[in-house]
Amino acid sequence: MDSEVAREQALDAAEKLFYGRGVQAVGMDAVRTASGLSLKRLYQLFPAKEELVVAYLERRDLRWRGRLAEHVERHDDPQERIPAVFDWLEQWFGEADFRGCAWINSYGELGATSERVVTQVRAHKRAFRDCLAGLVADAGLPAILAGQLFLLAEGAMVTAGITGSAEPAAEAREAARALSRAN
Amino acid sequence: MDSEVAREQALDAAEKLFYGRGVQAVGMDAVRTASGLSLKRLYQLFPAKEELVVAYLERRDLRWRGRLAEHVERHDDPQERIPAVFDWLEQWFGEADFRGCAWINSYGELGATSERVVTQVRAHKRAFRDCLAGLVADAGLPAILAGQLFLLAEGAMVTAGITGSAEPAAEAREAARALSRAN
DNA sequence: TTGACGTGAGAACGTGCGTTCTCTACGTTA
DNA sequence: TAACGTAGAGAACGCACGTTCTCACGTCAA
Repeated sequence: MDSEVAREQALDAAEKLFYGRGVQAVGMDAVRTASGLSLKRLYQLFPAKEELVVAYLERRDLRWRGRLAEHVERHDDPQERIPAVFDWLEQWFGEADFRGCAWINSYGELGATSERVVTQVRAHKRAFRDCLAGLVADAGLPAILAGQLFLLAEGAMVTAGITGSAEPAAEAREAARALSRAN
Repeated sequence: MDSEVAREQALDAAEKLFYGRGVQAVGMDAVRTASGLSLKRLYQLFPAKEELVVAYLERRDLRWRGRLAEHVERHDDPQERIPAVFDWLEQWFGEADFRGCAWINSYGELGATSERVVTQVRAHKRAFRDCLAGLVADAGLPAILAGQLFLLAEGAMVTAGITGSAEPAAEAREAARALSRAN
C-alpha cells in the first residue's frame, strides 16, 4: 500500500482517538486497530508514539487554521472578519465531538514531559495570534487589540471545553465588539 | 502520627508533584517518598489515586480563591477591585513554579477519563466566575461584564502557562479596563 | 525454481505503576 | 511477661502499554 495513504490512515485514527480520549489514554494498539495498519507499518511510519503525537498536532494545525481562514475570507469587509472568527469558534464549539482545544489539552497532558509537544503547542498558538494580528491590522484597528482578542478566544475555547457549551463564543464576540469600538 | 497531619503531608507532596509534573507522570511511589508516609498509610487516607487527585484539587481551590479574595479585599474601592484581580494573576504568573492553571491542565489530562475530576474543575471555574460576578455587581457594572472578564482571565492563564510569560495578565487587565469603560 | 526480501498478524518482552500482601518491630494491656 | 494490634518498609502482584520479535506468506529477481 502507498506510504502516503497509510500515513493518512494512521493520522486519521490517531487524531480521532487522541483528541477524543486524550493522548495518554490511547495505546498504540488502539491506533493500530482503528487505522487498520499493522504495528510494524505504524512503527515504520512513526518510530515512536511521540512522533505520531507531534504529526497529529501538526496536521491538525494546518487544517484548523485553514478552515478558520476559509471562513473568515468569506467576508470581504475587514470590519466583519473579526466577529467572523468568533462565529467560526461558535460553530466549532457546537460540533458533536468538540472536546476543547487540542493544543491546550495536549499541553495539560504532556507539557511537563514532552518538549516537542510544547514546541508544537507554542507554534500553533503563535500562528493563531499572528492571524488575529493580521485581521486587526487589515481592519485599521490598533495593534494592541490583537493580543486582547487572542485572550478572549483562548478563554472561550477553554471554557467551552470545560463546560461543554458553545455560549462562551457569543460572550467573547460581544466583548470583542466592545473592545473594537473602545479602541 | 495524627491523621490530620499525615493528610496534610500527603496533600503537600501530591500538590507539588501533580502540579509540577502532571498527574499521570507522578506515581504513588513518588508521592510516598515525597510525603515520608508509608504506602499503607497513604492508601488508608486515600483509597485510590483518584481520591488523592480530587482532594488535591479541592484543597488547592480553597487556597487559590482564598488568596485571590485576600488580595482583592485590600482595595476598598469596588472600582479598583477588578483590576486587582489581574494584578494578582500577574503576580501568580511570575512565581517560579508557575505552570499554568492546575484545573485547566487537569482537565486536559483527565477530562476524558475521570468524571470526578471534571466535576471538580467545573466547580472551581464556576466559583471563580461567581467571584468575578460579585465584584462586577459591587462596582455597579452591568452583569454581562462578568463573563467577559472571566474569559479574559482564563485566556491569560492558558497563555501564560503555554508561553511561560506573565505578560498576558497585563494585556488582560488593559482589556478589562477598556471593557469596564465601554459598558 | 529458489532464495532474498517485505509485509501482516499478533505474540512476546520489558518496564512502570496502582494496589495489595508479607514480615518485622514496637507499644499496649492484662 | 505474653498476647495482640498497629504501623512502617518495601516486596510482590497484575495489568497496561510502548516497542520489538517471530513466523508464515506472497513477491520478485536471477
